[in-house]
Amino acid sequence: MSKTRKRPTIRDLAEAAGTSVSTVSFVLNGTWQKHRTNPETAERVLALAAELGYQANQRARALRLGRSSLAGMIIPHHRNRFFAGLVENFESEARARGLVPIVVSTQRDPEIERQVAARLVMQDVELLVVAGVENPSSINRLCRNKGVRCVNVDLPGPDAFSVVTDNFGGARALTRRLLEDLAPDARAIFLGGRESEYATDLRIKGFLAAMQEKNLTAGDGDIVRCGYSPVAAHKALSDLFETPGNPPLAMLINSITAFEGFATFWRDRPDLASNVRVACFDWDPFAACLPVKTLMLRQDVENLIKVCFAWFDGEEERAGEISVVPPRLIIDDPGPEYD
Amino acid sequence: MSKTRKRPTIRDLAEAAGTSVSTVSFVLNGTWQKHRTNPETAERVLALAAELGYQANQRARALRLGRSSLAGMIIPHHRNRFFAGLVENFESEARARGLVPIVVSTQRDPEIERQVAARLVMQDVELLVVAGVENPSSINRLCRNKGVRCVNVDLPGPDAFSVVTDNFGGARALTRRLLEDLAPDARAIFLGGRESEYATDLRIKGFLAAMQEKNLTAGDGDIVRCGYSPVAAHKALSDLFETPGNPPLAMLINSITAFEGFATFWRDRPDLASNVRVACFDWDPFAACLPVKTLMLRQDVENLIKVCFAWFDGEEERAGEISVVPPRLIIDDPGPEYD
DNA sequence: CTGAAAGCGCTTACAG
DNA sequence: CTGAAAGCGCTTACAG
Repeated sequence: MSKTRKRPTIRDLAEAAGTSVSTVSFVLNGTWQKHRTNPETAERVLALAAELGYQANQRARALRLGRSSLAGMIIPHHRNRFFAGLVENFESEARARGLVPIVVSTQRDPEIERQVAARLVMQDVELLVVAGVENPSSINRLCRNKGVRCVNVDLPGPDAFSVVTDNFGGARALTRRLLEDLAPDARAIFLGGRESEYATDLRIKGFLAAMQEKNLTAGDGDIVRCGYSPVAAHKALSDLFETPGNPPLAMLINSITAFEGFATFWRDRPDLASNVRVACFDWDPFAACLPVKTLMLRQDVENLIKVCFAWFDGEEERAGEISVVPPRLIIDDPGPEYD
Repeated sequence: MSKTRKRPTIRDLAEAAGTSVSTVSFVLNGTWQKHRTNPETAERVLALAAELGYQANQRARALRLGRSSLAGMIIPHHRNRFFAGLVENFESEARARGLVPIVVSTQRDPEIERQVAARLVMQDVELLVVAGVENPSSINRLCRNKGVRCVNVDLPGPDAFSVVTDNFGGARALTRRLLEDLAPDARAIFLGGRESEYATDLRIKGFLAAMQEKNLTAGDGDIVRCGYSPVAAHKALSDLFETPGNPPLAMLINSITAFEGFATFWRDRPDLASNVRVACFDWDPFAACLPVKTLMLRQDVENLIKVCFAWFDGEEERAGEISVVPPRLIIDDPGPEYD
């Protein structure tokens, strides 16, 4: 068992086939017809390549050709269906173009974001999709300096093309449904997200717009930007519901992670949480099974990624432009069939 | 705005610094002391590198050095916490070693598995972690031929080192708890997984061992290998509970995706499903919030990956060896704090 | 202390 | 129709 026997190179093939490196290269790249190579030679080379299990060294090829065949993606983490969906679609689109997908997560740590972006750029990825980072602009600019094509998902900036979910429209549609049969003076709140965040800001605007339509106004403390963590959301809910007074009867929850906080709160205090109507700007199959009236929204990950690659396939820069993709409301969707 | 200006090379640096390519290389690699380079020169080079934003071309470096700085991982998909956890730990261990992580999913499609493995090998990944494929051996052998170090997760084979969860022990522990207060003649079933699958087989053995301890036996139709899809599990449950006779009072569910089928069944037919006790060989935060008495098990993704890298760091082959990592039972675990 | 040179494995313009 | 040669951007043994 010759362990780790050295891989055959193009030179080995040439020697074995009794021809030149150039000719082998032509054959392997399918350009031999153009070079009027003897078909017999071509056949011999191909057979030998198969026999020896020849695989071209991608780094040598990339070095010579000046491209890497790598496509990078940056996400905060893998723990929810939104990012999982983005990743899976990214992978398949990249593969369809002969690119190897490299997906890295940052845990929303700006330091890791920086480091990871630099590393992907060092690898000369031919495309970088950026989703859910602190500040896309610094990454966008890094890419521009190094000649890497970069696109932002759901987080626009002036320095790159961006594709976003219709956050305003989605939140408004969710809120409309949420308020449909509610008493006219019922309290409704918005929960989750951080200060001055693009998507959150728009979702709040959509929430308020739908409130407006019903002549409702959001009071102090009705917009609860408690962050994304389940624990923080749980705590915010404890505060809201355990304080005597006017508990909310409806809420729009800003993300599936914040919704997780609601789920644990509901489990712990069904007495307090069972009467509230809930809508969530995201979808999860288990969350959809909780016995609380929950309206969910599924971002259209497939189209989000499709638009990224359409931009990539076209050669235009379009920095600062934003392409908006509508999300879908989930009422009782069984979800796709999979393993 | 000079778009895509060519990146500076080591030669550019050498010219700008008025020194040779060799010296620049020494300086950049921190080996200049060893070569007794003039400290002033070193400083000049470093300053220039920073100023020009020099980044070494990783492909050239890799070609010369014969290594890629890439670490690959193959998983079926990203849609549950088990794989998400494996991925996140893989990424951070890889990063800690200066490797760029490349994670690709296959949707459990053998054709994609083959293609993806071949591509990673072509990229000369220095390590390949294989989790949840149809047949690891063909990938293991491919890697061995090409000199790529390859390790299997939860799916052992004779052709590589493997690290697995204690499937037998975990299933037995879950089943023991499941049966604790159950009537002596109650029916308990096992749900999910496929025929002749390593992990499933062991979990069934664990299930049966715990049954044995209580002098219970599993009858025909009590081991339901309906696959992993939520829809299939849902259907299997319909058949089980809607058939008149002896509905199960307890079940061990083989994976979180099959559990998803239980969740939807429970939502649709709470009358039938609410009395059953459930344990699941996997964990999900929302699933843990369902108002059904559910006992969950969390595989120790952190240690699973740690063992992979420990093997990688050591240089031994250890083909065919199996390292067993115990899982943890989740009774009421809030999970880690995160965004 | 410094630099010229070989070579990693490819691709392709160029000369025959 | 075929092959020798240059060159992609690095690293490092070697000669001075």
